[in-house]
Amino acid sequence: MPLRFKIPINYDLDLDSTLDGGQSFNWRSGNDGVWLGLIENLPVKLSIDKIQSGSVVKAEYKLSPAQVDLDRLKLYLDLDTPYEAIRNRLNSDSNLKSVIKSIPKFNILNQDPWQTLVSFILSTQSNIPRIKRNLEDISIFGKNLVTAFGLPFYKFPNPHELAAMGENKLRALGLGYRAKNLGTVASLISENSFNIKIVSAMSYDDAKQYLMTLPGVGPKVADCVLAFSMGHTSAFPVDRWVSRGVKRMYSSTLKYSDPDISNWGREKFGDDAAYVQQMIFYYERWVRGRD
DNA sequence: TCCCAGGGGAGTT
DNA sequence: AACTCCCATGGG
Repeated sequence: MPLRFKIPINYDLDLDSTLDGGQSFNWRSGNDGVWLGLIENLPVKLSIDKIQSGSVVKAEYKLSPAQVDLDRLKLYLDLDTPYEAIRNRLNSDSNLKSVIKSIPKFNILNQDPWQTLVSFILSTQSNIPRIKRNLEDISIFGKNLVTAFGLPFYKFPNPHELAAMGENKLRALGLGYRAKNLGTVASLISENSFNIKIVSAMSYDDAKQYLMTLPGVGPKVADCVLAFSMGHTSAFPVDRWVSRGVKRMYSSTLKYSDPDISNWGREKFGDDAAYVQQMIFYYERWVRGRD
């Protein structure tokens, strides 16, 4: 018995760029703007209807009502944040105004911290198709299969399960040098040497410092985890695309290091920093493309 | 073949 | 603090 929800919101929301725009790597698109994935390990089918006053988010589960956490779905998609007000605010910046005009209207996700940490540990010196494949291979190797909508879904391994795979198996899956960091991080968390459950409640500075004690987690990976799974919208993750975009739009002559640009973004945009960062990333990566 | 990919970390100056 | 180099690997 399918369980269907319709959630109206008073702004436009584009699912393609939200679920497949570099924040998340585990959604697959079906036909007609339909997306299939797991939220809290529950298979769900998502789509959007445009209406006069904004959008209607449609979600379908193959579950009993007791199993579904509608609030978690709304938090995952960040539906209660006033995105129209954010965009209006940022339009006062002439650089951002032209960016906003040419990119889809996406939200910033609140994903599972553990899965997001793994995703961005795997992202270093990699590319989005490969990150997706690595995560899928890890999930398939975990062998925790559920079937919904006539399709297989592999639940993401928990820290204990991932630690049990071991560095050698992870390396055999094609993770490269990242296998060592990931294996170590999984072990640290599964044996309670690192408590990822408390990070969400920490301040930005404390959480970032704590995350960066993990191998394979530097300032950029930590900022992505903070922004895309812990609601720290004051984070400003800087990769080569964001670095390139900021330099091009705001200071073509001066040269800044990545940490300099991250601090600049945090000071300039405050609690809008993560939104701005993702806008610049999306624009630079997919609209403007390579030089 | 060379270059790049949502970087991090160790070593050197 | 800033600057190299290397870490594996697949794809263009």
